[in-house]
Amino acid sequence: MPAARPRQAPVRTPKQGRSKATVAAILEAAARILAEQGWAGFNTNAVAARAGVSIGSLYEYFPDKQALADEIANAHIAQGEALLTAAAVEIADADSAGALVDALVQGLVDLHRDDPRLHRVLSSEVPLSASARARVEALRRGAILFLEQALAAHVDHPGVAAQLLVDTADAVIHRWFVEDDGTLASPERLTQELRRMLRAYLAAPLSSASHPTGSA
Amino acid sequence: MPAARPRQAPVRTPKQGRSKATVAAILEAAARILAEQGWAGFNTNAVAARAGVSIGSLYEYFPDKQALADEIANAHIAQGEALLTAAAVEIADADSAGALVDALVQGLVDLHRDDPRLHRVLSSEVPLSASARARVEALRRGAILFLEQALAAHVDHPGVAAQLLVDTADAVIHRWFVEDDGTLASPERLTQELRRMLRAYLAAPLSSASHPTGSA
Amino acid sequence: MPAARPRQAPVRTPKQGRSKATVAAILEAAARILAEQGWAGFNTNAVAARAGVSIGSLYEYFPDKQALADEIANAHIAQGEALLTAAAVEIADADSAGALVDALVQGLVDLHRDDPRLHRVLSSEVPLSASARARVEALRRGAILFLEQALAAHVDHPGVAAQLLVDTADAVIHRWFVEDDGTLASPERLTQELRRMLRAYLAAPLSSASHPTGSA
Amino acid sequence: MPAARPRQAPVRTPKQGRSKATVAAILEAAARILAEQGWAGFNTNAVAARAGVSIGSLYEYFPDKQALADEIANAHIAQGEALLTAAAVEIADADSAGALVDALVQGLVDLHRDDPRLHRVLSSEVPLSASARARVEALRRGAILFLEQALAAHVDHPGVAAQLLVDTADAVIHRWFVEDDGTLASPERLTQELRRMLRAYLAAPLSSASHPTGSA
DNA sequence: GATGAATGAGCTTTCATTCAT
DNA sequence: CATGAATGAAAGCTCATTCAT
Repeated sequence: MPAARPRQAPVRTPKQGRSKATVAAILEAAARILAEQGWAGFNTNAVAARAGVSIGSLYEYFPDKQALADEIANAHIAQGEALLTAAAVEIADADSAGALVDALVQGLVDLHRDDPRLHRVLSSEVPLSASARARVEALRRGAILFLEQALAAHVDHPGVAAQLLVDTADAVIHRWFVEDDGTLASPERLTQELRRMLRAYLAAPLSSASHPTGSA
Repeated sequence: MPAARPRQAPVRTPKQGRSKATVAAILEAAARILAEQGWAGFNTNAVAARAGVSIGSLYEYFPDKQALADEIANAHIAQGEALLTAAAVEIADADSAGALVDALVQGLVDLHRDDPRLHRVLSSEVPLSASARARVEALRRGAILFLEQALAAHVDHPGVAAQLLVDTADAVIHRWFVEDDGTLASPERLTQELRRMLRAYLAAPLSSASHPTGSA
Repeated sequence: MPAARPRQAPVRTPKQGRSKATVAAILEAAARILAEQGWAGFNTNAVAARAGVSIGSLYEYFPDKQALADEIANAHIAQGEALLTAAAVEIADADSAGALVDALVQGLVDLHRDDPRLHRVLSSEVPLSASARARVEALRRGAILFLEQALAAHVDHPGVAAQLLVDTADAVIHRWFVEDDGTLASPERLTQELRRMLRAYLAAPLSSASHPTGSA
Repeated sequence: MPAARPRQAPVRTPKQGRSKATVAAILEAAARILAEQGWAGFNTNAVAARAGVSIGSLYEYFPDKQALADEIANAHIAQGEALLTAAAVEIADADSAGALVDALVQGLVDLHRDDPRLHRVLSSEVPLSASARARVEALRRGAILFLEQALAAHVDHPGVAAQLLVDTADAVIHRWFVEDDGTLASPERLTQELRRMLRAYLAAPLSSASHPTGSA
């Protein structure tokens, strides 16, 4: 990363149609390269070339490489927000703990099925900006808080339960659908079993269970 | 005229005390830099400088940057293998599903508590060698297969159950202890609840539940 | 994180005047350094500096150091091909063995008089690419085969005679004009005597001479 | 080529048997590497390793890499001197121009048959010291002057003839036996023809031939 | 004398970024 | 606004040479 870093403000917000198309082409090319080659293969010259745009134009719209990555991350996060918002409607409508689990799991599966390669790269390789990280975290918290409301009627300590449900479903679905170590049981079969587990948890009576030695 | 050319025999294996200390210093510095700055900040000059060693010495013992990363990954994986082997003894001795879950969860917590920053970088940023990846995958499979045996007495389809348990516990513990988004419920509280969930799952009667719409 | 990684598309072919001048400056500087300092002193930083160009520009047009050397070698070989093609016309027109010898010798002298220092370095120090080597060899064979036709009318075994003539003239002229040990007889005087020798050979009756002990 | 260059004088001349053996091992290894990998693969660490000697010991006997190369060159040149001295006896005994040519050619063939790979590397890739170059040149001049005496009885301008004979025979034999482009006529067949040519030259009447257009 | 660990100047190559046109 | 040639800091790696043991 050579030459100065005054960070003026070239980020001309695209207003005309032509600019919009250029920006879109750049973002598309950048997302494709990120998904296919990972962060290591992500370089501005390659992005510009793939977008069919000069490197100068790229810098006309993005002040630096990081800004480009941030924009892609933001767009991806926005999609996640939309999907989870949709799932929230389902969850709010759920008339049973089972339906609620199904809606949650389905929402997260949808979330991870959209461009899993890009998802993987964004979630592990790309150095996200603080604001992007905050936005992801806010989404998670929103989901947890929302679920907490829905769980209030079903369990005793809905806050912890909500976090357990969201984190568990998200983490394992991420692993099965995005990391894809392949082999062993199929993601679909595992997802089905995941739902069983989450339902069993919600249905379980309050154990006196902080004692690790307690029996099931 | 440096650079290129096949090579004749790098990686001089440390024979005497002095070299051993050098190698140790290099590995230590490399692990620290990896943990603190991530893969992006991991460069051979920085490692050598931090180890208080010349760049030439580094290349005396490691043929290239990747080999250095590999060695650190391998050492880390070896620790993981040791910890899980110890947990396996506990699991084998478990006289109930609850005890089994406790042993599994505890083993994974121990695994993730050891140098979590390095763990995070190794598991997401560092491009692991094929053999390191294979070794991690083998460890996971070993754990699943081993747990499958232990579960045979308790559940119906122990293979899927074993994978669900291992992947779930590993994924959420990784998130809580390593990713550390902070706030909300504490890792300890969540881990306790995780155990409750896993026990509930193992105790649950066989639902006729392959139908996602089925209620709990 | 430089070094390594497949590459996407170096060697931007010069499209505009500016780049053409840059490429020319690089090639010129490279040839000069090669001629003056030999392969040992030929490094990309020195070439770029001498060309008055940044190191980055050099790599904009040449994927690596070897490609730069190859280009110089190819240009030099192309000149050689042109000169020998011209000599071939003379040879074809020759109405006597003497005229033929004169044309051959003159062609080779011309060939070695063009930038003899560069010629020397290219022919002995530079590790030529396989294709460059093949091209040189093809040129030599072409010359021999062509001369074989021309000699068919004058000698008994024109194939061997042609190779002897071409290799002899080339080797000694190379030594006198390129290696330039200086002193003793002058290249010009020697070349004259060389012509005498080649003519005498072509005029010589077929000796029963496969016996090394035969007297002249 | 890093670190200083005070050039003290560590060249401890080997006196004891052990040292002699060490020096011999180093020279042998160095010559082998030079012959097999060329100057590019010739590095002091590799030489020491191949000689089964520590790098420190190598520098005990040779002040630097160049000195090592010089010693090998000198040994090789000494062999050449011996072979040509032997040939000189034959030449002095020759009772005809033909016998003389045969002795000259045979001497040069012998010279080039001894370790041709090393010969090639020494004569083209290795940057010889000025003294080594002078020694080679002296050998050539000696050969020419000696031959001049022998030719005085046979030709008109023995100086030029001697140089033509020596340079021609040396250059083409070098090409055929050392450069070995392979294919076409065999070195042996060509050598036979070479003798024919040299004899024809010596037998040729004095042409009025400084005029290139003169016929044979 | 011997050893071999250590050194670091120097070389190749990459890629984010600038700016003249 | 667009272009793309040019830049150069930075990183990977080599190998001749030194010197403490």
